[in-house]
Amino acid sequence: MTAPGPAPKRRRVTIKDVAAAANVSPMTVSNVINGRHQFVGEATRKAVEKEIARLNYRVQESARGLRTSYRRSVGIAIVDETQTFLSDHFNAHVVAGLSNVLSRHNHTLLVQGIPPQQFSKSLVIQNFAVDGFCVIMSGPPARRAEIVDTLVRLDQPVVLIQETTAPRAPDICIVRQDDAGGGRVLADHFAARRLARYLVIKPETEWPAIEARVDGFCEAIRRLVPEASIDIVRTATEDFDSVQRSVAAYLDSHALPDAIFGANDRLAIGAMLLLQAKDIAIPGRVRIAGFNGFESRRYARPLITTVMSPAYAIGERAAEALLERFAGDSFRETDVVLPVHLDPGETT
Amino acid sequence: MTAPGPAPKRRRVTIKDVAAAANVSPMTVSNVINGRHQFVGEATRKAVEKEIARLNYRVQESARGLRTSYRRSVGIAIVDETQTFLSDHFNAHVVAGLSNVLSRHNHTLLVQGIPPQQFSKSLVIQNFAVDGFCVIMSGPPARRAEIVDTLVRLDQPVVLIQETTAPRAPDICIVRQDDAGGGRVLADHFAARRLARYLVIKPETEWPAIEARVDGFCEAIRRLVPEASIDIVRTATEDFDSVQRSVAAYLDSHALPDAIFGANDRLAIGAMLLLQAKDIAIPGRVRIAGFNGFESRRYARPLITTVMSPAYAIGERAAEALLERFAGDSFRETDVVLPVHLDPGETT
DNA sequence: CTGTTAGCGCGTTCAA
DNA sequence: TTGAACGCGCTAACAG
Repeated sequence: MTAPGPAPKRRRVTIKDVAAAANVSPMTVSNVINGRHQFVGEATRKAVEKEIARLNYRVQESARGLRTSYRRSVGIAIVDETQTFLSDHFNAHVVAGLSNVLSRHNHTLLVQGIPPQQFSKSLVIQNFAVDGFCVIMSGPPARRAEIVDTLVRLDQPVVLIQETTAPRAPDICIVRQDDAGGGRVLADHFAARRLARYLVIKPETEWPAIEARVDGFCEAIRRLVPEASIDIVRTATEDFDSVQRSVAAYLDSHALPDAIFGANDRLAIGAMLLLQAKDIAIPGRVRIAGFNGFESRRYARPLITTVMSPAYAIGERAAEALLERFAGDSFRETDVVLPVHLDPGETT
Repeated sequence: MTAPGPAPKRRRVTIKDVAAAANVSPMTVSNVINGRHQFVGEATRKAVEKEIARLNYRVQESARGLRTSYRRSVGIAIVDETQTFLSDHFNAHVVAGLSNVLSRHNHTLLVQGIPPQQFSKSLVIQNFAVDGFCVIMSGPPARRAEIVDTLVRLDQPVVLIQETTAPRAPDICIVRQDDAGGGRVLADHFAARRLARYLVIKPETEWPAIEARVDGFCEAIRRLVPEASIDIVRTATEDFDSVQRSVAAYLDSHALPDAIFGANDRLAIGAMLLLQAKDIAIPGRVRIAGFNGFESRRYARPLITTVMSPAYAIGERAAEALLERFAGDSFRETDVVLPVHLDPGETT
């Protein structure tokens, strides 16, 4: 019979326990764990590994982190108004890319979604728990500048996703896609069809990446089709209701355009569904193209022409940049631009 | 001119530095940080807080974690064949719900996607860095059982998402949605329309949640429409090509069913797009319903009837369960089932 | 190749 | 209400 009373508080297995069990010093166990095989004999190594497995030993990251002042971890802060900050496929792909590369290099990823106003008070920022940050910002330029200020004050490596204006700050790296180039590719695609009247749909709130693709598009159209007209419609939010209200209002006072460029697929598809509901043939009467090319695009018919975003690769590159930075003492590149490519659908 | 040589390695500011600057002991700073206001005078508290802000002090989580043996963090392991483990909206919503509740309680979330074979060798599992786990499993029952074994051996609190078979293990809690009930609600919906010939589409690989909704559906149909026939088609993967091949093969040798139930929206929409391409009117000739109700469903027309998944709430509940578990010494509930509800669309 | 010593930054315990 | 001493588990630096 065991004595009554509260269950004994199990102590976790430590490096010392393993050392005792294997009849070696803790240091040797540490050497085995960290793959310093040069310092450990084959036989002792086997013995230690056996004890590690038998005792179910796991490295205590806090102790290791305290000692080495390196936590092998990255935090990703996703600045987003909405609580479902990962429903955006762009964010989801970036996180997946980051996470996978980090895992492969035995680093962990801390994920936190943060409303813009609370950025500086958020946990990942306030406490010291990671070795570097990856940040997906949003909101108007002033808000984004505040965020960058907060980040600079942390004095840790930071990768900014999809920023265009390079902040003049040390230890910051930008990883983004070639949005302007994507806009130009689409302009080429439309211009080859000799279309003259264009409508661009973009969100009210100013996103640097979206500005870039719209600017790239407009400049190229003006260059390629000098006689073209380009109207721009802004939508309050990106949901279908909002898009459709804005486009419907536009159509009330303007003739049907020849082509519509939605600054992302959701905007483009929102417009397409509206036109289809009005029995306007696509691409017969109006051509439509979007931007991003994530999976949900395939749900709408006809398949929309789009520019494919390398979001997953952006996450991978961000992770690689941070890992390199940790290994050295500065980012090797500070502005990484990934190519995009046109994926023609059935709407142009 | 500064002397040449490597930049001096900046030491991070510690609790001691703050204490010195504020002319108090480190203990007092610690009391301020941890909100033990009973032990600190109003004036000293202000002074300390001022120095914390001025010096940009941040708590070193590894030191605190080492001392308290509590890291204030949860790991989510998403077992998935694909590298883009967050493109599934279900996963994305669960992660967001988890993350937000944890943040609100000053806890962090480590995210890792893991291919089924590598589960036990993954970083979050191998190393000791979190206080508990949330796991979204996948794969056949045998593989899932292995994963549960691995988890049990960790001797840490675990929340399993969307499992149906309660593992007889301590310190495990299941959080899931009422899939069987969702299947029944859809059956009611169809049965009220006096439909007799049903086709169910489900993936080849056995997912407990999907089995539950299909079983719930079939049982209810058999009860409500005794003369009904139910055929089942399995698809190798969930992408449109695969779904459409399977359904097309079925239609080659069978008459058109009255109604189709896709075990999730993607399967249902894949089938719908195939029928539409064959000029079969929906819902005129065939009624269709899916399951989940995430955003991309809105891209397909007509809007599909579906059962809404409370995925975000599942993440929230998982976080709450873990936080409660950390505060006490066992899970309060070990099988949490969240309700689902029908969202009628235009396809039934 | 293996062992010893010391200390990373914090919070607990106890004394003042 | 504040301060001093100690140790959490690990690894860098060095000695053997």
